[in-house]
Amino acid sequence: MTQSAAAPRRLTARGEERRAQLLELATTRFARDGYHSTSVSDIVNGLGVGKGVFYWYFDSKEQLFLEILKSAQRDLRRSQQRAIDGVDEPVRRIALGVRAGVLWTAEHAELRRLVDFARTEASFAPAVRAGQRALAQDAVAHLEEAMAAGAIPAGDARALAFGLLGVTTTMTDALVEEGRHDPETVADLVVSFCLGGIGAASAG
Amino acid sequence: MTQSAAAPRRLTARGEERRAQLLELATTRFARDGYHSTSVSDIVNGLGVGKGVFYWYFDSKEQLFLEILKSAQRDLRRSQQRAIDGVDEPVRRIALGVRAGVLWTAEHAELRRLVDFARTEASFAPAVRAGQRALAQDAVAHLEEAMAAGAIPAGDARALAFGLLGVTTTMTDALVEEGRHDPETVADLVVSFCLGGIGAASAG
Amino acid sequence: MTQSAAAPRRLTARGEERRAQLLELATTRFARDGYHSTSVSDIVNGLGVGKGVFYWYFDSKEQLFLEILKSAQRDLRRSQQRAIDGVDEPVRRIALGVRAGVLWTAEHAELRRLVDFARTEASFAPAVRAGQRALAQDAVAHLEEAMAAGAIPAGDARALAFGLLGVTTTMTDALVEEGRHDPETVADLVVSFCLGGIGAASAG
Amino acid sequence: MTQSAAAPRRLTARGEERRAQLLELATTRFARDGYHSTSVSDIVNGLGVGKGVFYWYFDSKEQLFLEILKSAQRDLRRSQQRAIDGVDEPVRRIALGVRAGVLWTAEHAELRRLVDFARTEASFAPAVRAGQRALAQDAVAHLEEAMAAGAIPAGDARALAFGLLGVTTTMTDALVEEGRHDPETVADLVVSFCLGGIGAASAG
DNA sequence: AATGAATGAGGATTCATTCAT
DNA sequence: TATGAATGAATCCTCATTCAT
Repeated sequence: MTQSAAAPRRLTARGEERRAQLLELATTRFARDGYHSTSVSDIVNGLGVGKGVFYWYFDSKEQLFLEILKSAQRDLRRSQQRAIDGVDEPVRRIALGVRAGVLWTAEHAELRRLVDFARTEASFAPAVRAGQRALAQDAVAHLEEAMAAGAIPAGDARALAFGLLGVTTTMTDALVEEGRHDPETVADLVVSFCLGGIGAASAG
Repeated sequence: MTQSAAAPRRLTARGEERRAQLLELATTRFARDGYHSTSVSDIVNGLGVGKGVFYWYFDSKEQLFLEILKSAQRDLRRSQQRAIDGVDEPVRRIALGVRAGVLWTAEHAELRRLVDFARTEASFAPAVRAGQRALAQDAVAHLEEAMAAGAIPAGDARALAFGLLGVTTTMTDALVEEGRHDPETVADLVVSFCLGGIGAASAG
Repeated sequence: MTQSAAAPRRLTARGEERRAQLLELATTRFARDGYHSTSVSDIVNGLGVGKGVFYWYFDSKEQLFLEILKSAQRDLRRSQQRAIDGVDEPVRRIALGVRAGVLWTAEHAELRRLVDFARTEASFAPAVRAGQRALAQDAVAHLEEAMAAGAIPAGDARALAFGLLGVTTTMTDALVEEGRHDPETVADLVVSFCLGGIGAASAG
Repeated sequence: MTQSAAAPRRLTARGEERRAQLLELATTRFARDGYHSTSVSDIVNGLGVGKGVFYWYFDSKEQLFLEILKSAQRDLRRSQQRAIDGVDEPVRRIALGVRAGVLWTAEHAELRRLVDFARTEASFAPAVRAGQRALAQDAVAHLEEAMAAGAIPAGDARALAFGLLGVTTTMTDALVEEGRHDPETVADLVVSFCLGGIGAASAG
């Protein structure tokens, strides 16, 4: 009756395009109006297509959201990995990772909004947590390496990792939203805050 | 027909109690299931009362939520102000304020969830931002005083303030949720991270 | 969120009446147009009430159907039990039970239609089978008693019971539908067919 | 645009095969999940072909169902005619016809299910009735011949015919479904029940 | 103050059918 | 012959809110 979740439909070029359009418009709308306030009708109407189109490409509104969510998390993580690729020194990797995080967040404020929302719904929260854990895990690796090398004081790497995540997103959100700082300046601020933080906190 | 918002109904003692029950149950449910997934029916059924009761005490579901939201923000702010009351040194005020923030957040994880959600809905976002600004403003005062006194390097106080907010909430959320640290330990960590952060970042 | 199935709503007199109206109209329409071809809208429109009314009284269209189904089966069974109450001789009980079955079926042709349909949907089939088994079980008791008393030849009582059920419903349906025979005449025919059948078949 | 119903498309060998596949899969699914719960998509997906294929071979889902229905009824009738071919004695023809009916029903439980359903939908009911009448008509001929020959007591042949139909299908359904009897045994039971029935009932 | 009942717009989803390629 | 894409009416159901009692 229902399609098996395991077999994503094979799409033509035109199909891929439609799918991408839907994905993009949905992301925009979800971020602007909220998930619940954006109806499937809003999305298809915004594209000027029939309602069935939505369900040709996605199993449900929920699944679509999950897909956006996961791809956002994946994208952020990738851009951080790209930023630190080939860098040897762990503290520099941390700094570059944080910077990449700030820039990504600044550029994708809408996606940040989505993640915030997702955290508050029972059906999406697990996915958010999984993503956060993955991000934290990356940072933990660098932090532990830095501690082992004596570059920063020993301490609870996992706790620090979550600290990094927090400063990055919240500071970025707040500052960029205010419009008084350009992303690069924000990045500088956040990076030094973070380095100061891990330097001091580990001691605690 | 409808009551003017300015003139809240005068309630008997019993009435106050009912109102408080509704407020409490709604908070719990909103936090557990999400705002949209919690219906007015859920709330009144959970209390075993008729549907009319809800509308006797509140104008609408939205107004109720707003009330919860504002009172949560007010409560956090108050507990921070209480914590620093009478403390002269600005850096200590910052430390105590952050600590109070951590403890409050740890104790009211549900309310944190509500604020996260509120930020993502057009109708609630302004209220959230207002609350955040008020909180940041408090911190800005201490930071500027500390800068003036030379206790910390000069810098963008407002930016730092948002940094403090971010570390506090995110680190607390993540660490308390994990259940590996008790709130006091988390507070120690967060405070030293913050102090390290403002020490280093302002320099930038 | 959803109401617990275990707690049927307490209804006022007016409420009971509404519920009964819905039940009756739904039965009629399901029988006349088929379950799938009758929409919830059809039902509430037929009563001139809003759509929510339906869901105030029933959890779903499916549950409503199930309720009709079970009450129909219960009703038939009761009318058979009433018919044989106090009769000592097992063969007479069989005859009277069959007769009662014919008369009930003749009078409730619509419900018969519903049972036929229910048998063809995965979600309803189990309920139908359960009802049929109960009916058959009643007959089995009389048949075995009759066999023990030597009133009819020994044989597979359960098989015969289903035979009785089959003749009763199908013959009645076909004959009453044709309109050439009144129910009493049909009952005579069916009863003697059945008695002849169990007399002969058991021997096999 | 649409084909005239009278001129079925001329198909290639490959075409015939496709059509047969569709017919078979549809039958299986309709019987297993119900007519309404089986979508055209289900059918074409089950065959791994595109949606257009369905409408190349059939005008509509309804027409397809009707075709299955009629061919089922035709098939049963034929197998009964084959069974009695060349038999002179009318009572033996009846017995053999009933037996053939039992065996066919046992072997095609799915089709039986379809007929049951069809009876409950306004759009299919006439077809079902027509088929039943044809079947009954066959039996009536034998019954009247038997009565004329004095082999069974005179009576309402048409009524008896419907009785035969009823016992056959219902007893078979119930017994075969239970799995306690093989079709041949069931056939013996049903045949003697029927003969007993017509012997006794006609007298009434 | 409180209740059960009612409203009805709105939401997600399904599905028979059509069509361009 | 066949495909993937598209249509859009129709379906079941939810829910904030109102109202008579």
